[in-house]
Amino acid sequence: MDLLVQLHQIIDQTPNAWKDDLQLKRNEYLKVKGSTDTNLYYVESGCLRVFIEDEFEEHSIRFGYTKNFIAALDSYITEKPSPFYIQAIRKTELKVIEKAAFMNLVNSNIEFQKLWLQMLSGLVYQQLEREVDILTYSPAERYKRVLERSPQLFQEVPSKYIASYLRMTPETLSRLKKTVLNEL
Amino acid sequence: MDLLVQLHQIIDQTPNAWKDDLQLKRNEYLKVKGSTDTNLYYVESGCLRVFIEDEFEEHSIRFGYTKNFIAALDSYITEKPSPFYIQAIRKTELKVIEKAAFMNLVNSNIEFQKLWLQMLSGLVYQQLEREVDILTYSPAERYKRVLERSPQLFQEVPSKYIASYLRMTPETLSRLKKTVLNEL
DNA sequence: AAGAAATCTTGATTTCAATCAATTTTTATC
DNA sequence: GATAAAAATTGATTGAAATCAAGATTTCTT
Repeated sequence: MDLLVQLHQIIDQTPNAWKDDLQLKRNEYLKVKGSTDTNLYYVESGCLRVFIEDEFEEHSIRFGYTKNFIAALDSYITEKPSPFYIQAIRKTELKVIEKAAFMNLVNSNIEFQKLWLQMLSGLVYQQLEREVDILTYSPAERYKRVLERSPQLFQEVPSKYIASYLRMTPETLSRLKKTVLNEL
Repeated sequence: MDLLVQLHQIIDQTPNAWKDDLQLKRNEYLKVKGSTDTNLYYVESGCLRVFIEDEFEEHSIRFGYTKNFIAALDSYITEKPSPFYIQAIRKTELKVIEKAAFMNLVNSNIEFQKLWLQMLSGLVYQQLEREVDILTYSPAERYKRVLERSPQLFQEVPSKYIASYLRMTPETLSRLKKTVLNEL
């Protein structure tokens, strides 16, 4: 069975593990820069984005899709303030579990611990893939790869955020869409 | 005490945990693309680089310094062939532990397990930092950041590999060195 | 449903880093 | 230590994506 489904089930079966339910409106912030957030969020419905801003613009780092977990990973790991924002892309429902509660589960439940180790390894692997993508491929290739691997992205997320995730301007992405279409 | 030191000590104290000692000459390969390698390596002395190649060039992903662990992380995690190379930058001595032996330790020693979880979290955090670096900063800023955070890099690693790690050509890095010097 | 606002697309121009090319410096090898 | 080979630097030119600018389309809001 799917890793995420199993993690979610075990938390569900543990009384008081979920701390909270949250409803976010479109564009509402779950976290802003400078705050410490050691919660882990489960996206019941909707979609979120994690981003960081510099002097000039925003850089989308990761998206939180329905039925997935999302967190401000740096803050979750270090338990310190972090520069990330988390924002709802549209109306979103979340369940919240605190790091402490999550870690209690990890330490008390061998099965859960294995799942958590798998999830962490998976994260490292994903990050490595993303690093290679950003380093190795041209904008056109990055676009094609994400189109293949995460077609849902284009359903759920506005182009401007996708462009930022792919490290290019919306104009460049727009042009790529056209040229890649013509190649088919 | 330092995480890596602790991990190393526990392995050292476990009979037959280390599978092997290896000596690599300058430019010798520890792993080439297409191979599966689920070993974890401890760098006794010397320095290694992990890289991936595309049609045109090589892209340095990570360096293995003295007294650190290094692995072909994707292959280690998936236990499948991976596109990465690992190469000695200069004469290097390694100790080898197999994934199975390492995981036995993780599963039999609570203390070790905690350290491993910490190390995995640390990896996720590092990868995230690197992602932000690559996405957010200009070549000049990327150079300055790595100069601040890993000055040892410039002692241990030839410029051409650093350039590739920083996602720029050796020419660009060379020019940056001069301009950044002039700013001081 | 109408109007406003945001987003996306398309075109023209600019810019920064890559490429190409030559020289100097460093490192390796005999 | 001399010679060869590799790496680093420096300069000139090119090119791909960013920026600037305008219009078209989509989507929010009332």
